[in-house]
Amino acid sequence: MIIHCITMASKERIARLKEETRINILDAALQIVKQEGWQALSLRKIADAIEYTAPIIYEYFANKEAILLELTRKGFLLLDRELQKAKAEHRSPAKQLEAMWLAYWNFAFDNKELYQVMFGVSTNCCCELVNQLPEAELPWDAFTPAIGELMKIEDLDSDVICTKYYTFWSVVHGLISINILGRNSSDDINRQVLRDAITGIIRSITP
Amino acid sequence: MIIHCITMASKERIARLKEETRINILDAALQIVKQEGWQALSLRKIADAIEYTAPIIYEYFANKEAILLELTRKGFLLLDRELQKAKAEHRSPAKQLEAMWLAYWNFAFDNKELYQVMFGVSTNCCCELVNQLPEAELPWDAFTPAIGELMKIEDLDSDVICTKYYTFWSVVHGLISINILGRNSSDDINRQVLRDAITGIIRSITP
DNA sequence: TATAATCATTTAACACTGTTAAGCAAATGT
DNA sequence: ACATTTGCTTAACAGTGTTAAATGATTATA
Repeated sequence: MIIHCITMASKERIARLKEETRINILDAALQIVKQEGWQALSLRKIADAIEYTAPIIYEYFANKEAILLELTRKGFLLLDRELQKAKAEHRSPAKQLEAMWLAYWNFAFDNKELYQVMFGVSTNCCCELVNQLPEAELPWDAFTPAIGELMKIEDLDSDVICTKYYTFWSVVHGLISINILGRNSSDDINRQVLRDAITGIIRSITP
Repeated sequence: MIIHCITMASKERIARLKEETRINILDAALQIVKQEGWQALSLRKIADAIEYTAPIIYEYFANKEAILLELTRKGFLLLDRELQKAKAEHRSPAKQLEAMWLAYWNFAFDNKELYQVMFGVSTNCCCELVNQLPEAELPWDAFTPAIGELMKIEDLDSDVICTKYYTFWSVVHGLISINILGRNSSDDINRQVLRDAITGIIRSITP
C-alpha cells in the first residue's frame, strides 16, 4: 500500500520530468532558430542542446514537423494574448482595431521566428497542418467582433466582415512579410504605411 | 585556315549546347517544383531529368542556391513584362495602376512557384542575395512613375511615393501570401478585397 | 599519324539531414 | 532472485548538397 503510494509519486515525478524535456525540446528548437535561422535547425542540434541523442526526440514528437507545428500553436496562443491585451485597453471598436493591429505588428517583430513558422514567411513547412490548427483561427475571433460592432453588423461570418478582415490582414501581413524578407524601407515609412492603411480602412468602414 | 574556321564553328556549337543544358537545368528545376513542390527539389532529381549525374550541375551553377536565384531573376523579368503590358493598355495613371496591380496579382497565381521563390513565401532561401538582384527593383520602376504622375510629384524617390508604393504592395502581396498559404477565403472575397483596396488607395491619392 | 593535353562526364566519397531498428543497461515488478 | 519493462544509445538507411579523383573521349601539337 505504502509502496504503491511511493511508486505513484515517483511516476508523477517522472511524468513531470518528461513534460520538462518536452518543453526543453521546444525551447532548444526556438533558441537555435533565433540564433542561426530556420535553415540551421536539425534534430541532432536540438538533441545536443538538451544533452540527449537525436532519436530520443521521437519519444516526445512524431517527427520534426510536429515540433514546428507545436511552436506555431504556441505562437498563435501568444499572439492571441497580445491581441486580447490590446483590445482590453480600449472601449470603442475603432480604437480596439487600431490597437490590435498594432499589437499584431509588434508581435511579428518581437517574435520574428514564431511569425515565420506561423505564416510560412521564408520557411517551408506544413501549411496544410497549420490550417487545421484550431488556434489558427484565434486572430479571426479576436478581430471580427470589433469589425462587426464598428460596422453594426451582427453576423460575424458575413461576406462584408470577411472582406474587411482580409483587407486589414493583407496589408498588415504583407507589410510584415516584405520587412522580414529584408525589402526594407525605413522604419518611418513602415510606421506611416501601417498607420495610414489601418486608419484608412477603419475610416472607410465607419458609418 | 579552313580548319580554324571549322573549329570556331564547332566551338560555337558546343557553346550553344552548353547554353542549352543550362536552360534545361532551369526548366527541369521549375518543372519538378511545379509537380512536387519546392521541398522536393534536389540536384539529383534535376540531374535525372536532364539525363546527367548530379555533379555536372556545378559546371553551370555555383550551387543549388544559384539555380534558385536565376529562377527568381527570370521571374522578375517575366513579371516586368506583364506589368509593362498592362501599363501600355492605358493612358491615365489611375487606370494604369489598377491594371498593373491586377497583372501583379495574376502573375502570382499563374506563376505560383516563381512568386514563392521571388518573395520567399513558404520557401527558405537567399533573401540577401535576391535583394541584391537588380531585377528585383523592376516592379518599383514600373509602378512609381504612375504613382508620381497621379500625385503630381516629380521626385519618384520621395517618401510620399515610397509610402504609397509600399501601401499598394503590402496589401497585394499580403493577400497573395495568405492565399498561397492556403488560408483561403473564397475567390469572390479575394477579388473584392483586391479591388476595394486598390481603388481605395488610388482614390486616396488622387488629388 | 602518334602522342600529349584538354575536356566532359562519372564514380566515390564526405559531412550532413530525418528517421527507424536493434541493443544495452538500469530501474521496476513479481 | 529473476523477469520485464523503461530510458537511452549506437548503428544503420536513404536521402541531401558538395567536392575530389578517376575515366574516357575529343582535341591540339609534334
